[in-house]
Amino acid sequence: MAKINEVAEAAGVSISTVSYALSGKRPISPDTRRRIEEAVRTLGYSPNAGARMLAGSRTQIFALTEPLRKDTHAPTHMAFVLATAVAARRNDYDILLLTDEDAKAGMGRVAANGLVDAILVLDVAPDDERVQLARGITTPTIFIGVPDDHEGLICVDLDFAAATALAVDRLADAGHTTIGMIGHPDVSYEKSNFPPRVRAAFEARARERGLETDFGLSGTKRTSRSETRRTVARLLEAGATGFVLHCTEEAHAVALADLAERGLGIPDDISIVSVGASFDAGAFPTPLDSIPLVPQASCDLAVELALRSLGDDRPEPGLRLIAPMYVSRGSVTVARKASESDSPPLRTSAPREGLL
Amino acid sequence: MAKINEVAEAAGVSISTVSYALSGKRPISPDTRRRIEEAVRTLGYSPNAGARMLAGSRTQIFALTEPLRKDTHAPTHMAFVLATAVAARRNDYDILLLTDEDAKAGMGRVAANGLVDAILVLDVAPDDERVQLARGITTPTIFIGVPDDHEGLICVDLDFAAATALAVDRLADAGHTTIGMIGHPDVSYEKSNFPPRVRAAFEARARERGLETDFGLSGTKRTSRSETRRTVARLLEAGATGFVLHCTEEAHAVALADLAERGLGIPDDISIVSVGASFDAGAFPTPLDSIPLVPQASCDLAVELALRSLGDDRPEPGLRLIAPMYVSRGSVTVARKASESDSPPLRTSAPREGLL
DNA sequence: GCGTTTCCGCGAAGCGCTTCGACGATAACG
DNA sequence: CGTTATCGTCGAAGCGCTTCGCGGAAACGC
Repeated sequence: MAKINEVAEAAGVSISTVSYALSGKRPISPDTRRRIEEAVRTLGYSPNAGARMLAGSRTQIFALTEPLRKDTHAPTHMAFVLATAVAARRNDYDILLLTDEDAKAGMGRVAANGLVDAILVLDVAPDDERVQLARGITTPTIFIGVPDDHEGLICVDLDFAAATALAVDRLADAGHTTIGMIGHPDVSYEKSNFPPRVRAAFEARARERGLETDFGLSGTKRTSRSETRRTVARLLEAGATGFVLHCTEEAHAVALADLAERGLGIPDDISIVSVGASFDAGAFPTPLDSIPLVPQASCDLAVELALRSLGDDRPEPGLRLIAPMYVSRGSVTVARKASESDSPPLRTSAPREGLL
Repeated sequence: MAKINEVAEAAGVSISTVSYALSGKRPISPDTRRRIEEAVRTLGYSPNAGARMLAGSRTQIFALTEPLRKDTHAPTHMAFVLATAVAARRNDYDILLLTDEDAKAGMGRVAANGLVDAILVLDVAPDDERVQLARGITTPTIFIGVPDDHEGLICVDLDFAAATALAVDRLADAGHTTIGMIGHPDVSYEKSNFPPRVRAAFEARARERGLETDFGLSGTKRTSRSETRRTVARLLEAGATGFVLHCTEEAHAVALADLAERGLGIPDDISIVSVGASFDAGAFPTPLDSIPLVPQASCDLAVELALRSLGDDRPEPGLRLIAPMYVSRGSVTVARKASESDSPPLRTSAPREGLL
C-alpha cells in the first residue's frame, strides 16, 4: 500500500507530477515519466480508491441492479451479468451488485452517497418499480430491457418485435400458412418484459401476412416437460407446419425430442426458427435457424451509454433497439403442399407430470 | 447531495457533532440528536461514500470473486450470490463483483487499491488459482468452498463428507446392502471442489459399512438425459436398492421419471436420499429425503467471518464445516429381502442422445 | 538580444468525512 | 466549598488523491 508521496520521493518529483504522469492529463517529459513508472513498479503502487473518489469526480463503479427473483431464468441471467461485468472492466469500471430488496432500495442509496457513477438495470419487469426510482435520481441509469412505461428513460435491448417479425416472415416466405409459437412459461409473461413483446409481434405479423397462428406455453412457473409436449401436440393439431420457439433451452430440447419421437423431421415436416435465445441454437442434434439474443450486444451498448452519460455528449433518452440477425442453419424449408403431405401422426402419448 | 456541513448548520452544531451523532461513537444529548436527525431528514443527507472510505478505515464493500465459468451451474450459483449479497447488506456491506478473468486479477487490484474490506471467494476449484493470490495479500479472504490446498486459509462449507456418510448410514441402517450414486456431470469432478469429496466419502463410508457400491455420472459437460438414464440402468443392473443422488435438479427429475417408467416405486423398490442439493428435494412428485446444501448457512457464516476479520477477534485460519441436516420425507425404507423381491424389470429402452 | 511562447514541473487548495484532544459546564465527592 | 469526574460539544488535523494556477527554463521570432 505505497502512497503517491512515496512514489514522488522515489522518482524525485512532486506529487502532482506523479498524478499527471499516471493520468496523462498533462504532458510529462519522457525521462521523468520513465522514472515515475519505475518507482510505481518497484513500490507496487496502486492509487487508493477512496481518495480518488473523493478528489476526482469519478468512482469507477457502476451499480448493477438485479432483483434475482425466484422466476429469474438463471443461465440467461448469468450471461447478462457476465457480459456486463466484462464490458465494464474493459472500460476500467467495477460492478457493484444490488439484489433482492436492495435492487430497488440500493439504487436510491448508491445514488445518494455517490458510490457509483451510473446504474445499469437488469431483469426488467413490465411494471418495474425501478422506473419511478430512476426518474427521481440524477445518477445516469440505463435499462437493459424495456419496461412498459419507458418515457424519458434510456433503454437498450434486442428488437424483439423485429426479430419475431423476421422469423414469421421467413416461415411465410417459405410458404407456411399455419404457424405456431412455443412460448416461455406463463410467469414470464407477467414478470419479464420481453416475452409479451414477442408474443404480440408474432400475432401481429402473422396477421399482416395472412397466416393462421397458434400459441402455447412451455410451463407455468418454470419450464415443464409435460406442458411443453402438450403445446407441441396442440400446435400440430392446429396444423402448424412452422414453429417459432421462444422458450428456454430445456423447452427447445423437449420440443425437438417430441417431434423426433413422432417421426416428424426438421425441416422436412416442420420448419423451426428459434427467437431470442441466449444459448446456442446450433448445438441441438438438429441445428436450428435462430435469431439470437446476444447479451454482449446489449451490455456493451449499455456500458457505452453509461460512459457517455458521464461525459459531454450525453445520450438522449429513448429506446436503443438492436437489429435482429438471422442465423440460417437449415431448419426452415418450403412448406409441402397439403396434397403431398401425409397427415402428421398425432399419436398422443399421455405426458407425465412434473419437471422436465 | 447535501453535505455534512449543511447538516451541521441546519442543526446549529459543529460538523464533528453531526458525525458523532450519526455514528454513535460518542454520547450526544437527546435534544441535539433530535435536531440533527431532523436536519438529516429534511436535507436528505447521505454521507459521501468516497469521503468515508478515505477518512474512516472501512469501505463497507466486500468483493465477491466468481469466475462464472461455462460449466458453472447457474441456478446453484445464483442462490449463493443472492445469499451472500443479502447477508452482506444485513451488515451494511455492498458487494463488488469480480468475474471472468477479473475474478483472479481483480482480487489483486481491489486488495491493492483498498476498494474492499474483505474478499469472498465463490465457485472454488480444487486447484484454484485464487488460493495463491489470497496468501499474497493482506485483505482478509474467505473461501466459500474448500480447495485441495487450503492451508492457512479460512474456508466455509457444508460438511459434504459427513453429509454423504449420513446418507450412506441411513441406507445401511435400513438394510440396503448394495447402493448406488448418481453423480454430477463429469466436468464437475475436475472443476468444482465438492463433488469429488462426496464421491470419496460415499465409497469410504460404504466400505466401512460393508456395502457394495456403484457410481455413475449424470452427464459429461452438463446434465444429459441419456447419460442419467444410462446410469440409472447401470445402478439397477448392479443390484442397487438404495440411491444417493448428488446431481442437478434436472438429473434428479430424469432419474425419478425413469424409475417411475420402469414401474419401480419409491421407497418400496428403491430408497433414495438426495445429498448436497441447493434446490427443494421435497418438490418432486415423490418427495425425497434430503441432506440439503443451504447457501444461506455458508454465506451467513462467511460474511460473519469476514466481519470478524476486520475487528479484534480475528478468526483462526482453518475449515469451518457446517454440520449436515437430514430431512426425512419418506423416500427411504427398509430393504426388501432378496427372497421377497421380484427381480427388478430391467427393460432397457434405447436412450436418445442430446439434452435432457 | 530581448520579448514572447512553449514546455514541464511544483505548490497548495480542496474533495467530505472521521477522530483526537481539548474545553467549558455540570455533577459527584470528601 | 474546593477538587475531581463526567458529559456534551467543538476545532482542527488529517485520510490520499486531483487539479488549478504559477513560474523557471528552454526554444522561438524578428
